[in-house]
Amino acid sequence: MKGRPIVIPTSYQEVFRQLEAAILRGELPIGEPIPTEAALCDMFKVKRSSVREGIRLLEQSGLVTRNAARRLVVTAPDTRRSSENFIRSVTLNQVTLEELWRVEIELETLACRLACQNMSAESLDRLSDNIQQTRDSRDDAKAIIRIDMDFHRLITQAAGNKALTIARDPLGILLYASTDFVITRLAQSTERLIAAHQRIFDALAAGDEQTAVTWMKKHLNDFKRGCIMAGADFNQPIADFVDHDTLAALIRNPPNQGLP
Amino acid sequence: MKGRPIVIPTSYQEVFRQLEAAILRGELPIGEPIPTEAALCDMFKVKRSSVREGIRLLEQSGLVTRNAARRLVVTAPDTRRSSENFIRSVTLNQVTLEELWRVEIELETLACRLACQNMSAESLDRLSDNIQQTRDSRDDAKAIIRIDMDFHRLITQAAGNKALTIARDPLGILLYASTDFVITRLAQSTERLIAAHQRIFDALAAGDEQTAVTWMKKHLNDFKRGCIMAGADFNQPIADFVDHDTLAALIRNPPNQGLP
DNA sequence: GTTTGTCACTTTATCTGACAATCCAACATA
DNA sequence: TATGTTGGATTGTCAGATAAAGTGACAAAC
Repeated sequence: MKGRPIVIPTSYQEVFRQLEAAILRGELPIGEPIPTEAALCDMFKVKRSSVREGIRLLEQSGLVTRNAARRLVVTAPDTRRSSENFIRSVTLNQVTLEELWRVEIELETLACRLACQNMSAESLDRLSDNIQQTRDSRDDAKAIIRIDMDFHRLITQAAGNKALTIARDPLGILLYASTDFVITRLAQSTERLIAAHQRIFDALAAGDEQTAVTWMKKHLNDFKRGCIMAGADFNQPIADFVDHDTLAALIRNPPNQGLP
Repeated sequence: MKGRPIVIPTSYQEVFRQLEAAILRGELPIGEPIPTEAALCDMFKVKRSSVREGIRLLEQSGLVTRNAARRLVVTAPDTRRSSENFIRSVTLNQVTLEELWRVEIELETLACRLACQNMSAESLDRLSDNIQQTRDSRDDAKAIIRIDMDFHRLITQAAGNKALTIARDPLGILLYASTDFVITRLAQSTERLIAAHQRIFDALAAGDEQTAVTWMKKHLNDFKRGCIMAGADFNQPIADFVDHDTLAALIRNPPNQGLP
């Protein structure tokens, strides 16, 4: 015979499970505070410590965030949350820059194609702004990296596919964060970067998928070449490039708002 | 001026932060139990309730799992963890089947191409086994869905890109889980499914990227067509297709082992 | 020699009760 | 109107206690 492992959930896990289910079912609507700890004690007939530990699970899962008043309000987990998770997995599973980069290319080219079809005036404006910012920050290497990261995120958003946004955002954050060390080298190719962005923008504005994709690929290849010329080994695990604190800061304070 | 919001972390959040950092730095090695609650109280000079709430955050983040002895041992978060997260985001952000499917195509075709280059004898064996299983289960619609899901996961694993595995797994789970309702309809096209799998397998074995990709796309288009013929509206949010309990079950009990 | 029962020990899960800190909202004051 | 002030609600942390469950070692039984 074949026995499944016996798992007996604890009280706090049950508290979490029930609250999670209620949120996903829409019973506790987004934006509303969850019941107070005392109320939850009543509902579940457990003591406050169990309720609190259950709530901590909710908190970490990103389904609730803190109010000004400390009350926990129901929230749709934003891409930041996925990013944290993705980053942990990637770090501990020794994913290499090459692997990450390979997937990123795929998602970015998809974003280009979709963006060509769905480009809105507003998205165009934002992209245009972004390129202008890049020009203005020509000499600030640190800023360039951030604005570049933003450029790619804007394209993904312009694609108008929420699944793509959720899936790509963590990659973007991680990829760009890990190029911190290579900033100066990349800075030397700022003009190339601006040129590429401009080409991509023009293609997107014209709805020319093929050109947009081609330039996006060129641009990402440039990025890789820049890293390698700066001495980065693309086959090294990402954890070797980026320190935990940098990542943490990036996650807590992302360049622009993702989903929702 | 521009003021950043002031956030004062609580004790239990600090406990979490420090433990997380220690794990990601490799200071607490994977497989080892974390210190006992009493020891952590000593280390951080806080009371046990704070320690426990901090540990709950760790637990939900997937960095520790339970030992037989209840001790929490350090673990690399597996793809299941990302899946939970992704699924929450997708559910609450009203992502549609169409959106999800579009991204899935992209990642699956990438997987095909990479798998062609990296295909190992072992991966081939597993895929071959899988196709045999499909044949054997011809008449069990429920089983087919699961084995199909497994087929795609095996290809992703064969691609040998860990970033791809981490990124695609949640999509796969969600996509296939939401076709639960459509099982019977899909079952009628089992022969097409088997044929497609066989073609893809042959192409992978021969290292023929183009053919593999072509058939993979056909296969995924078939899948979509099947869903639509069964009455699914691809532009509806995923949450409408799949109930939370089904998803939870799938996550807790995935078809085969992902990363790590 | 292997299996089973038992016991001391460790660790976690939950409870009880309490107090301090913080925030809101309403009111009072200038 | 703008700025203190206050009371009540809620959360954060503490202190201490009991129960349940797992570990490991050793003795007894087969």
